[in-house]
Amino acid sequence: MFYTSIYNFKNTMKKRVSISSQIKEHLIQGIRSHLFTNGLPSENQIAKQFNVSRMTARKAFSELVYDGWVERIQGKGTFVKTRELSQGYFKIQPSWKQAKDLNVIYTTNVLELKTISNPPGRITDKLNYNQQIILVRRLHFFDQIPVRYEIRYLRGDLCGGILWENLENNSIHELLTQKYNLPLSRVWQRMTAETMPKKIAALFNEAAGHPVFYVERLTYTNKNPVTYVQYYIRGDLAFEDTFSPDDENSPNLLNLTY
Amino acid sequence: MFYTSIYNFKNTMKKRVSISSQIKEHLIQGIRSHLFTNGLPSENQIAKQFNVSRMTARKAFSELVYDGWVERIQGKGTFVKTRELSQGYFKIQPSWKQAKDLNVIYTTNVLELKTISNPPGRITDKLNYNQQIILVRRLHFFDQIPVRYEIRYLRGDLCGGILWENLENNSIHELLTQKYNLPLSRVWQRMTAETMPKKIAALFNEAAGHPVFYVERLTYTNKNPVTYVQYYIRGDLAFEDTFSPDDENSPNLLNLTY
DNA sequence: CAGTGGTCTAGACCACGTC
DNA sequence: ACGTGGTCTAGACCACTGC
Repeated sequence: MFYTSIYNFKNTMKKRVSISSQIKEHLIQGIRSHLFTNGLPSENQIAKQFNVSRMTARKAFSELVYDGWVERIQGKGTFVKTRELSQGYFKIQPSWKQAKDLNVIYTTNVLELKTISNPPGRITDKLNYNQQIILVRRLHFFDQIPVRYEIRYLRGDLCGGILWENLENNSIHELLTQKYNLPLSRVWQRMTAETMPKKIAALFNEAAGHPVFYVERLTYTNKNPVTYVQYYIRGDLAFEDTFSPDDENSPNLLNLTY
Repeated sequence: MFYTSIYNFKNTMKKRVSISSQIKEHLIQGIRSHLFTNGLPSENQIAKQFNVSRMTARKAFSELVYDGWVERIQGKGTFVKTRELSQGYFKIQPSWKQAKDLNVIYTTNVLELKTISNPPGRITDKLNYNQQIILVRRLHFFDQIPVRYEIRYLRGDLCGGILWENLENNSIHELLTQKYNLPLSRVWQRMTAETMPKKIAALFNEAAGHPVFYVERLTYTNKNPVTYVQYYIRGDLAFEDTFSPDDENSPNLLNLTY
């Protein structure tokens, strides 16, 4: 019964469909239809029902877990995930990537690159370190227009070599993760909308009071903070995104909301 | 050799570690050490090397794929994923959820709820529909302070019943997905930083010129637009997030950047 | 205790890419 | 033809839950 109906249906499409993904679709139907409110059938039940081995049924369940539909509880069963927490994601891309997407020419200007002798307390607190701290100030341009101003502090003990790198043509992210062997393990970040103070506005060739995104980010490797960065991003440089299920880099649609 | 060394190491930790996840860790080490630049060993090779069945080795590979480390190409092999596209995500949560996180009291005020006779062209274009369009204007409060102003247009043909719902105590997202059976299938959204025009500022009890986040979002079910919403969010109501590997709702860390 | 999910085995056949 | 990943089988033992 199952095979014929689903199989015929699926065969009208070009792509060959595996049994496990047919089972997955079947289960999603059930979830959508508000069945399974007391839990999904067990893996063994589904295996028998569709006359497949348990590993095949289990694969369907696993994908439901990865896609965020259900959660498994050992010894109890598999249950529909209720969390409608749901949110819309905005991604802050590196400037060069955003430039590529917008098809504009990307350039960077290093305004300052030096070791700080007496770093302010709020920085040493954030980096949990109060000796050699490196300061980098860069201005990023799209088609010669300044769009992002970056103030970055780095822990000199972890990546002091940054002082001798060319930071106009190299990504700091890539240098840290690859050359300095500092895998990124945690991120804290925060964004507010602000109006430009005079000094910042001057860099952007705008009058004070223009809107900007203000982003702070603290990034860790193995629980050690490595770099703290502040971004001022033109308010009219929009964050724009589309999320659809076919889009492989999309966050899970179940996490989004109307 | 592998067993003893890794096993002893892992045994110092409390959690029991499966063979496949040991293999996974081993492969991650290799990736981090810049081996595998010409591709990972094949699943069969790894299975032999660790004296396990191919399914076990394959499970380790699968998790690397899910975690974004590698990609598999049928007939060719498994390769380290180069895309350093990487970005930081900000999530726009529904107001009630954000209030819960901040531990403040959340209330909503419906300022307007009606069918529009002659909707503006930019709205009908977005919703791809020019007849009965429903307008909802709401103001969301945290501890009696207005924090988010929402202007929403909905397609009356798909969810006309919204007109008779209590929108001060119900989530529009939940109504649409559950009661009106409109599963969310696609999202387009865009955010800029703006300064408040006079009318908006009045709602927030601020002077014009204060910074706000301005968000537009168009949401679809099955390629049909369902609702278009504009949000004005106080600029000082920060978007703040922490991402770490242990955090189950986090986006993949490989998608983040220094 | 029975039933659940978590892991693993030792095979098998298929689709795809390379030579 | 050969090696790769993609799928699947028919078992097995384990850890956990609930009765």
